[in-house]
Amino acid sequence: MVDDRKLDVLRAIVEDYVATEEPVGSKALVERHGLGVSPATVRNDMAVLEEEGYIHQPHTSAGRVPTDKGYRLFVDKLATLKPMSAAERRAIATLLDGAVDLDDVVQRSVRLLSQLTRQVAIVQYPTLSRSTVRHVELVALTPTRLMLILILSTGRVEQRLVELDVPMGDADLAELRAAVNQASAGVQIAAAAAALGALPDDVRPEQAESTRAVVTVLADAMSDHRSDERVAVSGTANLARYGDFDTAVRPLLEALEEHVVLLKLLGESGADAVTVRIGHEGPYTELAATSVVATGYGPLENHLGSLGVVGPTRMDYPGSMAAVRAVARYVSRILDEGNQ
Amino acid sequence: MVDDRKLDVLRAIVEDYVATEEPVGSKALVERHGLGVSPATVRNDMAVLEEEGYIHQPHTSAGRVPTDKGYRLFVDKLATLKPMSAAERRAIATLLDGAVDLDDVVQRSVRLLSQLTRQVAIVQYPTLSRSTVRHVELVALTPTRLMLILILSTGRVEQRLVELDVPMGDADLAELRAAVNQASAGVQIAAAAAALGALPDDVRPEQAESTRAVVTVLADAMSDHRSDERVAVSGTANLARYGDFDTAVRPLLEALEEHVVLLKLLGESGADAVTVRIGHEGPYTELAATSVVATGYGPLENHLGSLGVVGPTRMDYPGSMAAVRAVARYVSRILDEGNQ
DNA sequence: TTCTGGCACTCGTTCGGCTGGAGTGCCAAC
DNA sequence: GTTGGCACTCCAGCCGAACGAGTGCCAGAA
Repeated sequence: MVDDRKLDVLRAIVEDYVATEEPVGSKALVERHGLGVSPATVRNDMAVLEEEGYIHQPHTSAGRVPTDKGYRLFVDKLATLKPMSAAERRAIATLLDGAVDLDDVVQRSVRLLSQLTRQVAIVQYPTLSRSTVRHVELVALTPTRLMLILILSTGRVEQRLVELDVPMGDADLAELRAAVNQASAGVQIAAAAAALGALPDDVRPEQAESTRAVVTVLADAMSDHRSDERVAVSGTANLARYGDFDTAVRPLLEALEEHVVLLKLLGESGADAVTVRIGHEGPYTELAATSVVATGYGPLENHLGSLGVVGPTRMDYPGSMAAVRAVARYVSRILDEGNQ
Repeated sequence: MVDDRKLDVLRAIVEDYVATEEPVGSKALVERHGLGVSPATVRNDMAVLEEEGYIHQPHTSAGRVPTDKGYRLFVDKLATLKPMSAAERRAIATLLDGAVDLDDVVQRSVRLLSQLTRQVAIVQYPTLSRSTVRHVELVALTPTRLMLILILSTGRVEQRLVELDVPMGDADLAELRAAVNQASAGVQIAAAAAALGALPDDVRPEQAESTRAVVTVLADAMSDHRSDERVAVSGTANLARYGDFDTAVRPLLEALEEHVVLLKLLGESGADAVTVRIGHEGPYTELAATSVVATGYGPLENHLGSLGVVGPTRMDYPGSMAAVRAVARYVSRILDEGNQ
């Protein structure tokens, strides 16, 4: 049976272990936290907690270390998010408000998050797939060479070059531009790509070929999900604080190189819930020693991407969760403003 | 006096030490390389090399380790670049040819370079300051809201939003677009920013205010050297191979977070020469244990940026130099093609 | 029933001393 | 100038003892 005091003991063990990185014993525990009972009592509680699988003893005469299951209970029942200090809130606001474009928002966020948590931070670039087309611009660099510029509702801009077989005059270009925007502006990109397909049939035959070329490239750019896989990473130097190089740091460093892996780690976090994945709960056995604290961002009904921090299971969960949530909220707000 | 055989001995020491990470003794040396002399002779040579400061003995009864000065001599006199294998050349070509835009070129390059050298690779994004304006596009999102799109010769695209106090009609917009392009197309961005300043005086008074707003933002975007400081980094996981965490890995990880530091490390490498900076030769005392192999890229007369690898002084210089040079050449060629 | 103090026990860590071996410097001989 | 021999140095690794933090259990108190 796990009563309130045992939970207190678990909380104390987690907090101490996170702070010191050393197994914590009964005596040190009652000294550092005012538990109001004797070490012997705590020992009894510890024996029960160990039996239940929440803590673990590296060897017979050592203190206790939380297990993944112990961290899980800690996070679910015990962790009250540390509120951000006023100074931290101000720092977040001023830093992110200074961003000039989308890339800048992402880069500032990831940096900020790693500094706040002193962990490795990851921010996924806003996904294209749920955004709508704001505008398509066609620029004639030469009569047979067009630059296509695709502006999306998230603020992302994609550009592509198209070579035409037949030169295109200004009037034709204006007509094509109007037609393309007519078909796609305000539409989600997947639908827009489809809608564009019908265009070449509606224009004069002599321009059909050029239109087809333009439409093909545009549709390609719209269904190009490369940027869905883009992530920004910051704070790798924070890994240096952790001992245990081979089991904890090296696999994580390797994972950080693989953006696909990172995206899977971030997972499909709900927009308003901070999810915590502890050690073996994650999809990669090599990362059994690392935890992920993540959440989605974007307007409530429209999940644009995820952000979070990764670190050893032995991490400051309340602090990380609070920081992740705070940054996600600010990012959502800023993206929403830029989009109104 | 340092004769040919002593240079051979130095070369052998460097090669063995790089391969094994352990001080190398006289006996192992003659066995592994066919030096054709006895260990005693090698010992005599080593004594001289040590006196001259090219190698160093960690303690009395240990083998020898090259000093920074030793590596320097090795690089200057002894290192013949390892030619890239045909397979490697092909890999470079196919990988980089598949890039769809500028960001993609940079990201593929940095990844490639880190894989080729198994080191940490750094690629600076092409600097804006030497590029010219290819085209400026103005898009009316609403009558009082313009999106400015600045297309540069390197393929970089910058976008900015401008709010107008007075609505602008299509005709006025076309006129402004023409005027802006007239003033800036083909001109280096610094000069273009200056040229734009005179524009508001030349338009009808009722549009002067809007023109001023547009011009201000454009000039700002042109003189915004943020992207000059952007770098891509890849291969940090390769650091895991090195022991010596505190002296070598940690400071480097920290430096990798600071892009300004990285740029200083890459330095102003000439476009056609691979420069090598060994240990203490660099500007940062904390990075005394790391070396940098870098070069510039871009068309011959026009240095666009630098790329290179960083790693411990104990690195494979010939291999790294060859890879850096090869990648820089391919990148230059690709940027040149996209620009013709 | 629950908590507490006491006590014997376990076991990892630390430290000193020892040894083996790799490597050196020097010297005499070739 | 090169070589083989030899005495010397000193690090790395191993072993055993002492140490101490921490435990489990038990009998007695609340």
